[in-house]
Amino acid sequence: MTDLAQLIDDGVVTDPESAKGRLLGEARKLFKQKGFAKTTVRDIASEVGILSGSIFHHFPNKEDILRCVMEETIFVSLARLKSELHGVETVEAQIKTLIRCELDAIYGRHGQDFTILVSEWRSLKPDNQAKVLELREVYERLWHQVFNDAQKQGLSPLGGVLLRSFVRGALVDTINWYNPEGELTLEQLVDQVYLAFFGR
Amino acid sequence: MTDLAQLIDDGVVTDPESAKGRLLGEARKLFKQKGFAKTTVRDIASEVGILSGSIFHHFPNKEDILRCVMEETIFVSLARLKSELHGVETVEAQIKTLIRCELDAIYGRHGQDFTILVSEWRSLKPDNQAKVLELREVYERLWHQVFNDAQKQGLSPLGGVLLRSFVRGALVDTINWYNPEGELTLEQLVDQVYLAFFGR
DNA sequence: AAGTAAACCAAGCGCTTGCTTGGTTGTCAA
DNA sequence: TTGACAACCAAGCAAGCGCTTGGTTTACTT
Repeated sequence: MTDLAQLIDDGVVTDPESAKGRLLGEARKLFKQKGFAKTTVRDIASEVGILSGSIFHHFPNKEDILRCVMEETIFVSLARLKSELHGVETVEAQIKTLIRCELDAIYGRHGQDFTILVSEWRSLKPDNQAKVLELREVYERLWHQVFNDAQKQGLSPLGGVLLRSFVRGALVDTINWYNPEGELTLEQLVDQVYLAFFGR
Repeated sequence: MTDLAQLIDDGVVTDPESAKGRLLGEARKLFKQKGFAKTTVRDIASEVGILSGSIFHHFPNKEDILRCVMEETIFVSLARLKSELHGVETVEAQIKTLIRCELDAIYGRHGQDFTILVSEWRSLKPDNQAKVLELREVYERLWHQVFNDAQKQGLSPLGGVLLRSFVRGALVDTINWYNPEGELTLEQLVDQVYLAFFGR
């Protein structure tokens, strides 16, 4: 059983075959394309093939759809990251795994779409931000641990928290210039990011 | 005469004392606070002390306000950067100047507010994006030149364009975690960014 | 066959939005 | 004094928004 299937089974992630799951999927797609504010509940509904009012049978309000999308993104990313990290020994390989997984998430290779977490953060009210943040910090701590090890080994002069902040910014911003179908492959991009921060 | 005053005199930047200039100033403030989509023309108007309809005596539509805000941001940032860069000899000092100026711009120390350029990019339609992009590329080229010099001197293994992309991401993203009133001063942040990418 | 509950429809309410229109005021040059 | 023009007001239109309501369909259980 895959990690994703396990998450669905645990009820942590909504089954994408179900009505609610299909709504989340289309919502995520539209939020990425047009942004949260410019995506209407009518857009989402028509993409799934129901009327706009019917959405509120599944969600209490529009913002809650975004919250669910974000939380599932983190759940899936976290599960995948832990799985990919399993058995990786050297810090260098661990770092590259972290970078690769986050880029995969940013470019939606496994249906997560990390970008929304950053670009639509302000669309959430404080109470929803707090809920999502709690999850995010679990994810961030994984990075901090590996990067702290990297500092101990002299791979970077910076501490884990600060370095993670810089790397996250660099990775998230690739969405504004990097083209996955272009000359630079994603694996080459991983290497370049590693070089930029740890290379010599 | 200061650089800014010169720009106003040249008609490139709108006089902030004028009606149009006050509108741009308040618009910039609100766009930063709440985002473009959630800022209404009524918000902007009431902040200046006029009625919402009167805005359209100065601007053809709402999106054009954003375009003007962005273009002025680049004009001011570019002028300041050139001025600060004047007479700086070593590449290391040039890099730190670039970083410092951009952070200043991000945190609105001179009324520019760089963040809007990134966070509200998608709020512009393609034709307006193209206009702003033309200006931005002048600004970016300054970075590329300095970073290419840095590579030649062995300060980084990466080329100027790619390295600039990573640094921009890292800097812009600071808005999501860095607090200018906190323990880490802005000048210390400059040093840490330098260390992260060029340190050893 | 009857009962139940989830999923959805049909219609529209109440509100906000960007923007328009036609008229009024203030300023300054001729 | 008059004319011209920029700056603004007062009122509101048309469209779109999130969301509600009451009723219908569908699937499944007993």
